[in-house]
Order: sequence, then C-alpha cells, then structure tokens
Amino acid sequence: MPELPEVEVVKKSLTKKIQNLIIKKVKIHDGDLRYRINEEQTKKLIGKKIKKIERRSKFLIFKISNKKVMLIHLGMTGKLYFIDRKNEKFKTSFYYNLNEAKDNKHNRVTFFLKNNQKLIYNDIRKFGFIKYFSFEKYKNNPHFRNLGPEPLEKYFNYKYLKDYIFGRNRTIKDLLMDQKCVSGLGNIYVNEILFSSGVKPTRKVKKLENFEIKSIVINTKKILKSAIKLGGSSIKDFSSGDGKKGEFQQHFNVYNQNGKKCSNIDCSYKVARIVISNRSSFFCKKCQK
DNA sequence: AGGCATGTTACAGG
DNA sequence: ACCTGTAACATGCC
Repeated sequence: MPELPEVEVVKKSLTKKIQNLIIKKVKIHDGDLRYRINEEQTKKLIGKKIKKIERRSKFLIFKISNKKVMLIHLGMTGKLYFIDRKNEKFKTSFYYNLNEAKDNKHNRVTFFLKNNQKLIYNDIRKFGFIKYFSFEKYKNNPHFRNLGPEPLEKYFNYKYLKDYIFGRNRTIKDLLMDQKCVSGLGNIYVNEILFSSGVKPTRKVKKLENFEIKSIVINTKKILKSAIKLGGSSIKDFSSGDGKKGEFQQHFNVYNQNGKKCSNIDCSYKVARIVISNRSSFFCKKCQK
C-alpha cells in the first residue's frame, strides 16, 4: 500500500486519533522485521506522549515526549491499525476493516494507549521497520541522509529535475523511482505520472525534451495531490464495504491495467507491460513517446 | 509450480 | 568516490 500519498493519509488520520496520547505498554509479537526490534528498545516509550506525527518521503516520524523519535517505514505491506475498543470498532489508519485487524497473524507490534485504545503495526512481508533515534539525530540517520527533495515542495521543479538529469544515463522510470532524485514515489505513481506526461518509461533521461521534463514535474504534483485527496490507493479489495479505503486505484490509467484499452478516448491501443529494473512498467505504446 | 507483489539496500562492476 | 544494474529479504496469492 504505501507510497507517499498513502503514508501521508496514514499520518493525517493517525494524528487525529493519537496525538497527545500516552503510550502505556508496548507488546512485540514478532520483532523480526527488516531490522530486529525488541522490548528493551520500546521500554523507553512507556509513559511518554506521542506529540506529533510527521512524514518524510515514505517514513512516518513519531515525535515522542522524551526527545525520542520513532521512525516507522511500512515497507511493502506494512499497515497501522488504530483500534478503539470503547466503540467496539476497528478504525484503521488507512484501511478500515474489521476482519483485517482481528486476530491477524501478521500483527507484529501493539502499542497500548489509554481507554483500551491500541495502535497495531501489521506487516505481512516484514519489509517494514521501526527504529528509534534521539530528536537531534534522526535527520542524520542513514535512511534520511540520501533522500532527494519532497516532490510536493517547490524545490522539486523543472530546473531541479533538468539539472539532476544532466550527465546521467538511465531511463526516466528508474530515475523517478530513485529516492535520491525525488523521494516518495514508487511503482504505482511513477507509472501513472509517465502516462499522464506522455513519456515512455524506457526513455533515456538525456533524450527528454524540456517540455517533457516540465510535464513530468507538473504531473507528479498533480497526481500525488489528487491521490492524497482520494485517500491513497488500496490495492487489495475488501469484502466488507464499510469504512474508509483509498479510492485512487479507481483512477489508475495504466498501473496493473495491462491488456485493457488505453484510457485516452481516441486511442484503441491496449496497455502494455514490460519489466524495467525488476519492476513492472505499464504504458501505452501510442500515447507515450 | 512459477511468477508476481505498493520498497530498500548490499554488493558488484565500470 | 560516483554511477548503474541485479539480487535478496519474507510471505501470500493467483
């Protein structure tokens, strides 16, 4: 689930639920995530307040009252469930689904808050991780040090991308996927951005025209904003219709649409799928040059 | 059975 | 030291 828009949606919804709550207890069910964690580390959090939740790239940054920072990266399948027993309801940060959170064997960590409220970190494939830093040092951690600019900030603009491209010889798909160039994009949004920009994912960056670079920057911002507004993309479909899930997947033009007709009305081509750098790329051979 | 999956990074070779 | 491409991580679903 998680590229920049999904992480941003999680941040926003979690902020409403847990800002200023005290962590009463932390239970690790399986600490064997991308980086191993144990209850020795989480002990420091007990009795402390969650003051603020921020986002950088695909990282969630929990600012804790003892000048500690808890970083959560959701990896490929990480989810955070907020559970409010008071109402006998499961309110998830991104998905909202009773069956998904109940007795789920992929729940890895539970943060106990007040009034039987809980925050559960659930991760099927365990590519995600949780790490702790001091407030002063977290920006210098190895995960942050090489991150490029946030795509929604002004610093990411035509001039920046044009300059970044200079002297490089890669495909535009690879470049946009690279968090050093611009941070927060992943396979879904890069495919959609390139479709909207009319640029084939295989194009070498040094061969891009200026108008195409401009278009890529504009569409990056447009698509990310639209996805955030729609609650992100929920790839999995849930049986129960109640509750929140993202809706941007209903607006995919190419991602996972191989074999379907190109969404441009005057085009009769089918969406093609190829593999670039071990990842699927979807595009229209006619509409993307 | 084999291929594929929303991500990151260690490593190899240039 | 920088640039690029590949494979690996763990688990589930077609």
